[in-house]
Amino acid sequence: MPPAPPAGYENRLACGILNAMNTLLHSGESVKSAEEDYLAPLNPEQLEAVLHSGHPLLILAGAGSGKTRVITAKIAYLIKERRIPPHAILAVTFTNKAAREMAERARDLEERASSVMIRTFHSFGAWFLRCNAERAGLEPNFTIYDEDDSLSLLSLAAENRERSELKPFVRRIARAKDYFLSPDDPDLSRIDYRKDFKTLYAAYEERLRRVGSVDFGDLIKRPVEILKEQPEVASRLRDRFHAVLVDEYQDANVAQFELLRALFGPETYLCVVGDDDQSIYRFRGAEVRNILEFPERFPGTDIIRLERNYRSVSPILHLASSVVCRNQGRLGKTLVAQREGGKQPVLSFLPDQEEEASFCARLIENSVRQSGARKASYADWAVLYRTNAQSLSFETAFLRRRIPYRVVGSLKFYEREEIKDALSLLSCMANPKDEVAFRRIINKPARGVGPAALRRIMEEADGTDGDTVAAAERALSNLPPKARAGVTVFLKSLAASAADLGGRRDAGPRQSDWAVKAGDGLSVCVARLLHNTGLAVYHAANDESGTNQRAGNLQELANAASLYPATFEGLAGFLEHIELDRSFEIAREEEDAARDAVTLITVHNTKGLEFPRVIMTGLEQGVFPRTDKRGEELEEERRLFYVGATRAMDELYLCTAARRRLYGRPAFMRPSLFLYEIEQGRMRIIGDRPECFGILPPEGFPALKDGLL
DNA sequence: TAGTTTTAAGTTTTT
DNA sequence: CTTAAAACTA
Repeated sequence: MPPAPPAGYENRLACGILNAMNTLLHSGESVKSAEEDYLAPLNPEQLEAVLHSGHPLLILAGAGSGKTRVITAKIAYLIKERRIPPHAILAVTFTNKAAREMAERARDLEERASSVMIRTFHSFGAWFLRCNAERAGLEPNFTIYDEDDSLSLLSLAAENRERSELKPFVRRIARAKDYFLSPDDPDLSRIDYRKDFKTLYAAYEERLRRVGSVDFGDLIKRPVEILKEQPEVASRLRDRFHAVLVDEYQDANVAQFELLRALFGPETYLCVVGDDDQSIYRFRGAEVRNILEFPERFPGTDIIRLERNYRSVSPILHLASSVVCRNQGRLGKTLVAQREGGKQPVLSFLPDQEEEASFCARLIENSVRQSGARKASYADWAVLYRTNAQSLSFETAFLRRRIPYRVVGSLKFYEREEIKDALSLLSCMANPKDEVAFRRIINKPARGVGPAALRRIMEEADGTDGDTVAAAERALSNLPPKARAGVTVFLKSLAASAADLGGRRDAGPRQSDWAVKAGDGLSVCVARLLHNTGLAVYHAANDESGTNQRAGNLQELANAASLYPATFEGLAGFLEHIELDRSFEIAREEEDAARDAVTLITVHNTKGLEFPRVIMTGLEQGVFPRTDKRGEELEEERRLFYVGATRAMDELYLCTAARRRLYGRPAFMRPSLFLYEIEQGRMRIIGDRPECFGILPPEGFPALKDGLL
């Protein structure tokens, strides 16, 4: 579901009126209880966290300790009791899903919370950059590059190198930005000491500026740069936000920490919530030290621990804790299960991944067929795996047995060729300097524009400030007839759509019969562009499955645009949302969400979720934990295991296979190190014991001499 | 230049 | 095994 466009003025007006009414209604002592209702369900620590004020606050919230409840209650409290204007509150999350959930739950407690700025770090950065585009040297309608676009851009900047060779560099550039390191920073060697890297990074940056785009890292790094260099901007922002709340703080990287620091002024109330045991994004630059050292970085910090777990029955919590407590670098919490009793977790040894899948299928099927209190619904179940590729065997097994399922996150709607093409087309409109988008789309469908013709256009672009669209127009006379005709059609389509958007760019006359109907917003314009450029027909013809999937996907994309106004700003907003919210799903979602179905999901994606019954699969050395990871990286895998296990409320199952097809070929597997780390007696083992497979625990495992499991 | 065939490569996790 | 890039032919 595409997120709704920003709230309008009338919302704020309505809130103001409600606010006044509330004050009138609740002026007497007798109605006090109604006002404090939202505080009633809180335990003493949670309440303390909600009522806290003054110094910066670090809330160490264990898994299932009611973290979101505390944040949302705090938002309500700040508005109701502390009289902080809703628009002066900023709440930052890491995922769009978390942001949506927080917004929804906060609104349930306090209507005025709908005016609170609740965004992901990246979306906040994008908002800031659009407001301060000139200061950043950007057009307000800049485009946002994903990793793939960045790779294309880097291969333009280093044309003598192959894409595959550049791929690791793109990753490291992103990493450098996570650590707030510029090409000329002496600390850059911490990412990669080779001078190649510095050169490529610098070339990439220059090119990125020229095409008027930003990448994900820039959405954080560049705002921080502006705030550091221009104190008046920083102080204006500090004036605006009186309270800043951060969720999942353990996942913040260095640049995001810097952003927080820039937002933090003497009057700012800062509250971060996190759990060092759930830090699982180190590979993306997350710094556990951010949370470990928070009190030193923000002197006077108060710390509140939430250690009551309301989610899992105690055997599950004990199992999870017994593994994660092996980590060295942790603050150390003792989670106390509030739910006594419950079933013991089950470990199952399976011969291969097919058996693993059918084991899960049987398990689920049996539970659903049960009668009485133990009967489960499909939706109670989640199957967790380490990598998206593992979902396949479950999908086939579930399909065969008619078990309804839903795969979370791997849909990658936006990564489909036809969608990327359409987005490139739109990017060309929003930002004609976007060379990556232009190159992708100029010869699709085939317009007779080959390397030679493209080079001519790009030579022109050097003289037009990088404006590829204008360059194409100027190069027309220099192109061979076929290319000239093709490019002309392309340019006309763009111009016509630009006219739809208010015709800011030199467009032809606006045709009244094509005028955009008010209710349809951008979508008519998008649909027409896809049609006029021939992209829709091209993909309909190229649809291998023959089911018109691609045409349908393009239609869905156009439909999704209807929420946005038919203006250039609307277009930029639409593109931004698609680029930042990868969970963008096809409109069947409502129907889909209501369906009773098993959830197939990566462990990373489960953060913040909970399920009555959870199966963790693929618990083998090399898969989970992944390659032979050591030290910090192994600790992160361990935390990942912890996150997965603590998603379970009532029942937890663990699966490990002896054989697995890896990269096409079958491989013999050994059980995951983590299975050996589980405290003895914390689970029931079914299926063949590992010794039947002649499998030994991972090398150097200390418990070896104490006997297996 | 377009489209097809061959060959190679490479597979975490996500904003 | 799947996907992507490179080479080749029409």
